[in-house]
Amino acid sequence: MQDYIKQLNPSQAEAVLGTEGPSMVLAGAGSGKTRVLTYRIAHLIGNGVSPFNILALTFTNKAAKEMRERIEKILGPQARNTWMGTFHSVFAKILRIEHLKINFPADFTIYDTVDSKNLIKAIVKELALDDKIYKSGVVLSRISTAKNNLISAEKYSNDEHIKQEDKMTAKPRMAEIYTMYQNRMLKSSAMDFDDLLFKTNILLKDQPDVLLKYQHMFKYILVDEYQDTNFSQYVIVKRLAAAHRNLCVVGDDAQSIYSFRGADIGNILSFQKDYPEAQLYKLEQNYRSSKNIVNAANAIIANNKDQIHKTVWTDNGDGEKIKIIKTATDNEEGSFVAKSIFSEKMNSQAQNLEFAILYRTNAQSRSIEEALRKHNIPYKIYGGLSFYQRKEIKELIAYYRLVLNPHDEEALKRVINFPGRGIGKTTIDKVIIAANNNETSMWNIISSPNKYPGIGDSTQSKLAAFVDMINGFHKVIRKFTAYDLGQQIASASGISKEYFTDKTPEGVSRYENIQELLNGLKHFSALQEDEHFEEPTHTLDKFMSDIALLTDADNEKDEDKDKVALMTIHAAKGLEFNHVFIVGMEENLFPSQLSVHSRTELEEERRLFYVALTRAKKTVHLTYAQNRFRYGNVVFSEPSRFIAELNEEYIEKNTNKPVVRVQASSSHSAEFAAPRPVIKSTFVKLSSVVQAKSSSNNSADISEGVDVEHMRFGKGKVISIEGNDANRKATIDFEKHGKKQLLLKFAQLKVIN
DNA sequence: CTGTCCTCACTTTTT
DNA sequence: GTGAGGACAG
Repeated sequence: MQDYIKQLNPSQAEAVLGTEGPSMVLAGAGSGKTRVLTYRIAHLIGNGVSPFNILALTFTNKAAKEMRERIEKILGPQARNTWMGTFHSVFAKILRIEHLKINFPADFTIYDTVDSKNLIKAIVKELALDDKIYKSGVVLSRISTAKNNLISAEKYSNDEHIKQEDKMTAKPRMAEIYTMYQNRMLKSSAMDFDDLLFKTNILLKDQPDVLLKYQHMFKYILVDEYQDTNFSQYVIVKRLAAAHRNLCVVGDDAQSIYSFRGADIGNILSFQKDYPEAQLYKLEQNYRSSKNIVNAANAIIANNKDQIHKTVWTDNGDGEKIKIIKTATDNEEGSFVAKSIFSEKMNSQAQNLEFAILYRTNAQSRSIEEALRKHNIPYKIYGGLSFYQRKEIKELIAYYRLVLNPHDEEALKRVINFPGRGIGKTTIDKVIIAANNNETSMWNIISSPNKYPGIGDSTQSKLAAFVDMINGFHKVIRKFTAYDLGQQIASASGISKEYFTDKTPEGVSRYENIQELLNGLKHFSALQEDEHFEEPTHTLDKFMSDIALLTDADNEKDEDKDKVALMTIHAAKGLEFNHVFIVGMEENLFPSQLSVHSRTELEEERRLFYVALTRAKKTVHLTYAQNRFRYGNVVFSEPSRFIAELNEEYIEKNTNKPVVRVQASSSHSAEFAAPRPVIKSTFVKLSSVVQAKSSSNNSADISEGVDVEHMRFGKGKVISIEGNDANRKATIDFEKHGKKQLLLKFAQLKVIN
């Protein structure tokens, strides 16, 4: 039983064994944090604590799943009974159990961000406000911030300070929108992500018996990634832990990268103030990365002011230096990465899954993907548009949501006329107005439209047919398995047919996605315990109960295993790879241009870079492109300031051969801002062609005041020239296209007299 | 009420 | 380059 303790270093062992009372584990990157968490839980259960009395909270489903699997490996199936999951999923579960106490039906809908934004758009429109000022995203994040700080709509409306703030940002009617938003959510029996936490707080605050019940239940509470908790989560944890005080939080302030969504690094910084008797454990030995990587990462994070002191070190070898590669364009950056992966695979028999390509924004994946495809390197993109966010999936899911909860307004609006059934905008607007006037849901209006004036007879019968269909399914939710019912809904609604008849490649793919969702339902339904034949156990409501909280990362398939991973740095947190490429190391991209004006935001970007570096076990490549496609045209960029922050002794600058060779091919696209270069048959041939071309225009002739002609922009005059050699850049005022900046080495300019 | 064309905003990160 | 949403005609 005590075996596993031997697998731990002294500070890890202490952190595992100190189970009683509050404790904080500060875990440097790669220091075996997950190991400590899982062993701690295993240790608790091993010493007689019931799994039902343990609550372990994480931020992603993936982290929860991984922890569960690791505990199961140590202890066997009894580990399954631990309360383990994301904040959102655990408390959604509790809210469904306690729904009567908060006046919600048990099968309330969870709105995702898109639903929330749509609702806000609708409200802004109804209030006849300017949607350029009250942008849905901005309004939602304002509401979200309020909720995460436990400020209700009522409190918000009565707060003078907030009122002033909203006046300053020219949004004096924010409070009104917030209030209407909550009313509509209530009428729709819906909650957004923040509500799940907010309502949990209300529940625990206003219902002492409920609080007592869960305090008693959760004798031991563990929180992973504590540095990423927001105020709302912080208070929930504090309340639940108040009785037993067996609270263990694990985190690393240097890896706090979610302050933009309300995470408060202060929660971890002030833990010892909240729990003066708290034990502090520091895990400082890094087992993951080479010395070069660990030291470089330390040097980076040392530039930040806000941090808890901690010395991460490693026994591992020096390893290779961090390589820094400059390329001319983003396409070339992609080729460089693909070629490096290819040659590394050749040289060291590395598998695809040992590589990760990390970037700041999802939009950067394109050029990388293209290059990987060209080199036949299998890859998988993590994040981005998730399966559940695809149009066709959202539509089918909306039908399911509506069947479970007909008051779900966003679901109703999405499908009431899809596939088309002649219920148009005019009718929908009338229904919305009637619903608002009568303080009720849209569903209640269309259920008896004859009570409300202005809706014609033929429309009424169309509405009745729709209502009957949904009602019909609603009555039999628990009579069929999720698959049987889901299948019937897909065909009766016309969704299946709609996409089946669409034979465009897009339509075919949408149809396949529908089938995939139905397959998921089938798998789910197959879990049916066959001893009880009479009643299906795996019904649609069960399937749907947490689908809004799922993301793609949660159901990885086997065939995706040996693939190069492409993801944002945020998505890479908690993962590790032998070889890491961090691409787009450019000013205004990483750090993001939105962050460079404030110190705290810049520090968060720096922590993000720290996270990226520390994902690597063996090698790190940093690449940056001088020209990059953004918003459809080429922009010039400077290398990221973070590169300059890297200590010389850990790095190796490298503008090596592959770079020069590729330059020619990408210069092609860079200048014409036209379709990406089609992949060519013979690489060498093309580059020689382009080089020949560029040598024919003698850029040395170009100087200030000279008239020039450009293939695409036509005639113009050179205003100024800056930079030298390969980086000479000219500002040219074109007759038809105005001023443009062009790199002379790419621009094919002809001097005219 | 439906379909098409055009404009424009988008690119921070996620439960 | 892309996708969503609005304007307008049929």
